[in-house]
Amino acid sequence: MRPSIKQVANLAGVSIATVSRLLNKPGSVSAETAEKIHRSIEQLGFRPNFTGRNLRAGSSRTVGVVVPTLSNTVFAQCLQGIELAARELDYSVMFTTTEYLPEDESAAVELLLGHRVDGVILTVADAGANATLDLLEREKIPFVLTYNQLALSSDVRTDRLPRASVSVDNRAAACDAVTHLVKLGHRRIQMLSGRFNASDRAIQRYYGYLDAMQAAGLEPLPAIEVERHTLTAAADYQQMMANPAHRPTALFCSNDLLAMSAMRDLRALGLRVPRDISVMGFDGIPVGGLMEPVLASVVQPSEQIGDVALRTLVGAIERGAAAAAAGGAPVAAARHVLPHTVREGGSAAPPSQP
Amino acid sequence: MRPSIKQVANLAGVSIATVSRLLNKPGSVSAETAEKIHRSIEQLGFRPNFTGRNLRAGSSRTVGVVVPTLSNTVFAQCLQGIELAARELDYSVMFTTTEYLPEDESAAVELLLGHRVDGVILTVADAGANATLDLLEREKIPFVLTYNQLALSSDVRTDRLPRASVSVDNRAAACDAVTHLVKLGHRRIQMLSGRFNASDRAIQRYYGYLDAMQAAGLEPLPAIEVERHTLTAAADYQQMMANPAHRPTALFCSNDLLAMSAMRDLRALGLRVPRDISVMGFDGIPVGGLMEPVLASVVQPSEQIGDVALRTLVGAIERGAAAAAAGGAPVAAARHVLPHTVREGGSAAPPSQP
DNA sequence: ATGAAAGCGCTAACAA
DNA sequence: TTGTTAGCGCTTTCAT
Repeated sequence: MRPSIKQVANLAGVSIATVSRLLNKPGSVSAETAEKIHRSIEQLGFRPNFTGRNLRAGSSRTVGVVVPTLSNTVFAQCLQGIELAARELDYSVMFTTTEYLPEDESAAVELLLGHRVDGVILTVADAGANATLDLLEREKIPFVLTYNQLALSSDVRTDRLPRASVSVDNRAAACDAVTHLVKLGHRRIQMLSGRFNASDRAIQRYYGYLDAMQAAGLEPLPAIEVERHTLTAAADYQQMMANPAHRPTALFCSNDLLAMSAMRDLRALGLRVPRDISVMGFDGIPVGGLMEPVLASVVQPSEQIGDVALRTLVGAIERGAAAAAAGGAPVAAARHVLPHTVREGGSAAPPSQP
Repeated sequence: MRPSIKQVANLAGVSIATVSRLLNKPGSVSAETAEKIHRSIEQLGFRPNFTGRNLRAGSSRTVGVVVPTLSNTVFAQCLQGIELAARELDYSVMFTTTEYLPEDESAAVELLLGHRVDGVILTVADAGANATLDLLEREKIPFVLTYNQLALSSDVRTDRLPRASVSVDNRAAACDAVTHLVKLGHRRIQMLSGRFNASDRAIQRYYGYLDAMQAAGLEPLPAIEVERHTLTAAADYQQMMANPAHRPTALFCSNDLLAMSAMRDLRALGLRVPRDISVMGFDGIPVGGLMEPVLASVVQPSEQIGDVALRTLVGAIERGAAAAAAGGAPVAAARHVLPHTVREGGSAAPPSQP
């Protein structure tokens, strides 16, 4: 077993309380005892055991993070932002993945709660009706949603506090993207989307697509939902692409990975981007900017989303602790909507036959 | 405060020991008490507090992970592999980043040790001489290196146990990549590399480049080291590219992100890949396969690296615990070398002027 | 300025 | 099968 505060105290010839005090508020101990203790710490290679501290203090200075996957750069960047901010604020990060399985969300959170994390940052499939969030709320564990954007309509139950979230305005962002395509002269625009039941963002983005199409007086098409980046399996998609008469002049994809996969598939079909068809993505992942043509997309600031989420969460944790101490009431949560930008790129150009 | 084992015991009318027993080995408690206790647990919404358990047991079922960054897909995939395997084995993951700063490595590990993680998986700048690894060894905390590949020469000190690592054979893989370029007919091949002092892999890969060049009887060139993907800053690179007489016919890059950045820069200079110059990367990140031309690269199985690393680590942790119980000696660590494959791609083609 | 002692939630002897 | 009890490492009154 590693040296404990006790061994340090023994070696220094003081009580464990004094050692503890030195560790916490160094001002409250005399210079010479401090000196002695420091020497003992050095000599023993003592390192405070957070487990003991946490048990006693009832807080762990650790936050839990739950994201669907790390295979999508977007979430990796977000986690990166979280970690950087956490380190700055002296918090640690415990991390889990759900593989887009809603049923794994609660298990993930349960595990984190077992570790007594002080708060949780998560991206869930559907933030509207979500048992995991209800659990968190019931247990009064502060949490912040990332990417999930609470539809206002889901807050009709006014008995409930608004939930904290950090995201872009997915609907408006998608609308901007499609509007960009419209401005380029496209009239037949097809949306390709990840499964709606795995991502409420995808639904919001489809609404944005509808908004833009309607605003332009164009006929919206039903979205084609595809499994994670395997377009070859989508029969309706294949069919649509095979027939030049039905083929859209532009594709709007609910995320960049999908857009890039689509471009690959289009090439396999002998179609060229943007000459034969334009493609626009969503997310603005960095590699999109390295391609030729550059992938047109809506850029969301993923790392910043992580950063803001963490700071918001820590704010809530520390306010919560203060409130608990003061016997106060919980505080209203903030809905952060970060700005998005449209990245124009060579993959979206005017249609060849207007 | 959340309900503890004590409240459960009270409500069920049994002692806390019985509750604990039910939680740990359910067989050792009678069916009816089990029933009563389960009801109480349900009713109170009790969830065992790992902090208490860990403090008592001296182990946390948590592993620490330290990677340079999550901006590079390679590490994100690796972390993904770690998390998946950890979840399967019922371990949790605490995660940190070093931003490629060697001086942050020890701070990161210190923090993890404070949390009493049972073991650590890390990718360090230089595994050959690394104070952090020495610390881990001194503290007898099991650890596994990922991507870092221990040069055999660094193990001359036979008094020390070999360290555990999971990686591809970077040198051989780079050699294969360059050999591929040679076979295509290239004779003037330039290596572009990340900073050697931030990555011992980069050095190994340069050795691989030298091996291939020498084997082919070609004159190797000094590597051009560049800061993370900002080739525009590399004066020697700019100069070399400006002059067609000095320009290499192929570029071998120490990682895919660098290769993709290079391709973008080449386009900006008016050069076309692969017509004017071939480019080959290292890592085999998935997006490389979606580009046009497909990025030729050496594929390393990042997610599998994470998976193997975690399983190796857990093996060491549990063997270590068993050995400690039996008073045995530490076990020799394994050096896992996973297979790599060369991905041929349109970015590497025969030179136009042989 | 320092020490003594209680207790955070849990497990593991040891008793019964 | 069940209960009693000590104690993991630490913080925090309450004394001194």
